[in-house]
Amino acid sequence: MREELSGKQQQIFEFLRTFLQDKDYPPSIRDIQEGCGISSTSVVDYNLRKLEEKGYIRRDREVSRGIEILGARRNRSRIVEIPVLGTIAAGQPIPVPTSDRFGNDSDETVAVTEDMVRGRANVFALRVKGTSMIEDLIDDGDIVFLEPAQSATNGDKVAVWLKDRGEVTLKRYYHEGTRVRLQPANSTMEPIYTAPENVEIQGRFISSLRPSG
Amino acid sequence: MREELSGKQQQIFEFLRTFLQDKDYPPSIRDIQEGCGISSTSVVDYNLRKLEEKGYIRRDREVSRGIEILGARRNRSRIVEIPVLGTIAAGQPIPVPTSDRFGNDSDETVAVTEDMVRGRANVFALRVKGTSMIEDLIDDGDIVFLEPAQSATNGDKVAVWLKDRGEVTLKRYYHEGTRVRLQPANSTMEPIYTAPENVEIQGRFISSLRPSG
DNA sequence: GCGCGCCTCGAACGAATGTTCGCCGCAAGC
DNA sequence: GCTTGCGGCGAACATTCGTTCGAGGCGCGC
Repeated sequence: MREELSGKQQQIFEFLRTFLQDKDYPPSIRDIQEGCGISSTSVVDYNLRKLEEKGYIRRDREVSRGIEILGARRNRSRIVEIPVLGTIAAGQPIPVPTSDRFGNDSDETVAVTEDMVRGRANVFALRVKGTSMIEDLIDDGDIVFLEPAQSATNGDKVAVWLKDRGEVTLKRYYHEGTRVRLQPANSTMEPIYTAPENVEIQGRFISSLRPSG
Repeated sequence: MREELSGKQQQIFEFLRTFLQDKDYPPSIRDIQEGCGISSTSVVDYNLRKLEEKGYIRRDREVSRGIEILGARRNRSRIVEIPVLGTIAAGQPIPVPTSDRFGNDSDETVAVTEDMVRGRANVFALRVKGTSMIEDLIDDGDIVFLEPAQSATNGDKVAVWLKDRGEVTLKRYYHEGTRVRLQPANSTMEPIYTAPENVEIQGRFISSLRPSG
């Protein structure tokens, strides 16, 4: 349990939060002073120290505006931006994640909490077209998160590139003897059987997200 | 289309982004200088001006560290924090959204892009227990977003409070003559029939999210 | 009353930070 | 060869910002 805050401390903390929300940088002490109608910077400093003692914020000395809000919200769930590289299961090849190229603003991103992609690196996202994975709770229009992978174990949901068809699709993967079965999670659809040489795994399914319509 | 960036400008812009990601405040000009291995602050300033001209960032003069990244990522999808108020369909009553009480760190939040809850106000979230809505692609452990509502039209997915049982559950709602049918989206489960007076609608389903395991 | 802790005040100081200015190198165009 | 424009350099300079310090108010226990 965290210690109680005095009225002024609560006010300052609240101001901090809304300021951070609006602008994209923290307020200076004098910003806080004005914003909270306090008559001296030292009062702000004093209460900021209190807030730091009590574990509500972290201050970076020798850095102006070096205030971070600790609190549940920011620690428990950091935000990561995942590039949405295209659409899957509609027949087009997907471009590979172009490492770090930026300034290319044609690519969209979605922001999600870190726990959607916990621990993984280079996660990317694709928009799903079609209902072939409906029984795995992946619907048309959903966004799926994938991590780059070259291999899969049986039952994994993977994005695979079918060389002969020149297309990418999201399916469950089963290696069965000399062939590979790509199993849709939709009882009205038939699996695809093909040779292992014909499939190239692009990524492994992590999680999905359904934007509200 | 945005103007091209020189190598140095791209480097600075990239540095800006990663810095913002790590810390919660923007870098100073001297931070950028060091981080990019530039030998003079004026070079940084020069290129920052270029970046601003070209529409990549916005600078707040008379404010140190007053740099905001414009760009697709931040504009297209703002981030909102949704309080997770509890669990649904496990029998407990849910607490109502306690407006703005803060400093109460027992409540968890999830951060999602604005488009998960587009336009709605006072959205809250609940963790789903059970698979009664599996055919609507809502699984055990999912988080559902709801907006406060007192009424529903037939077929809506709503969180309802059953007065006689003293519990809250997530179901599809059908008003049928003198009774209400609460229909699970799971063919192995039976609907609940009850009197309209016995149900109190708590919220209307907006969207769901499945945290990665 | 007196001391003590908690908080506030106002002013100053010094560090951190943003901005300006003169100078230089280089490549393109004349 | 000369000019012009783009980038870069380093050193001031000006401002913003964080911190400190002495002083004082207020409530509480003695």
